[in-house]
Amino acid sequence: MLIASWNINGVKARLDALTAWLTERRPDIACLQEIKSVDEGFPRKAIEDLGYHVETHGQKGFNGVALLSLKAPEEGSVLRGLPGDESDEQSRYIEALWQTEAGPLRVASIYLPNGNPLGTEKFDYKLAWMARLEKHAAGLLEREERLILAGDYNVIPEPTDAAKPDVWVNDALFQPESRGALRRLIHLGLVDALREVDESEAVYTFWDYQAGAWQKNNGIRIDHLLLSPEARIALRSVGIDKHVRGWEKPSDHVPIIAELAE
DNA sequence: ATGGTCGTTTTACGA
Repeated sequence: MLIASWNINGVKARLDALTAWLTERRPDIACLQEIKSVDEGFPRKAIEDLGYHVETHGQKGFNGVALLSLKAPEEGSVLRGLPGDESDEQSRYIEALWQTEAGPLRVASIYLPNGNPLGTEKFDYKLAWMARLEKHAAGLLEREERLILAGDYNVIPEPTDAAKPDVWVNDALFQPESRGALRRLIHLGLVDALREVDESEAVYTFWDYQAGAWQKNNGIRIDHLLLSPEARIALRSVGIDKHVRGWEKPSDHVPIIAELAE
């Protein structure tokens, strides 16, 4: 089965690309980020017409995440919002559990805070959010299920994950604190699936709209699929749908996708 | 050599 994640940068602006991609790929579960829509504004019918179940956690204008799936998640299993701070009003996390022939599979769609500019409350919020994610992930891992934490982490893990690492040194995406927090999360026992791709070729997931970044392949790898050991054992292949970045009206991110044994 | 983008809460801001 195919589990995918894609920061679509606005579901209304990206509806044609989203339906084209869903039709082409038919992922069993698709995690979306930056839907930039309230739940009522999500183009639910166009997605349901393709055979997908839709679960959203939106907000007005910014952020917003969703889970699309060919089969409905288990009743009552959908979790909206990252636990750990009742005062956090930003919609950046949705999680659900599916029962499959191979047993339970839990998937989360994550839109981690950008954190720029440095030295502001935005960077503090990013690090606090990452600490909450680590705590929540530790609890999930205790379940010993197949678990995929998928999404836009807004963290460049290593210098090799950027075409021009030097231009990111003063950016929240590449700070030692951000990278350290991601490492701590992974060290709970998760595998960065895209890292397992042949390292002879750099894999990026985001190319800025500005300065011809796409044409120059000036990209960064910030979208990640983090797998529990149980999910890692089932992993058959992983990759990116790079061609989608070359479509009309593209998102600045491309879909990332993992194939699991059934 | 230089300037160059999107999406939305649209003439401001977040990314």
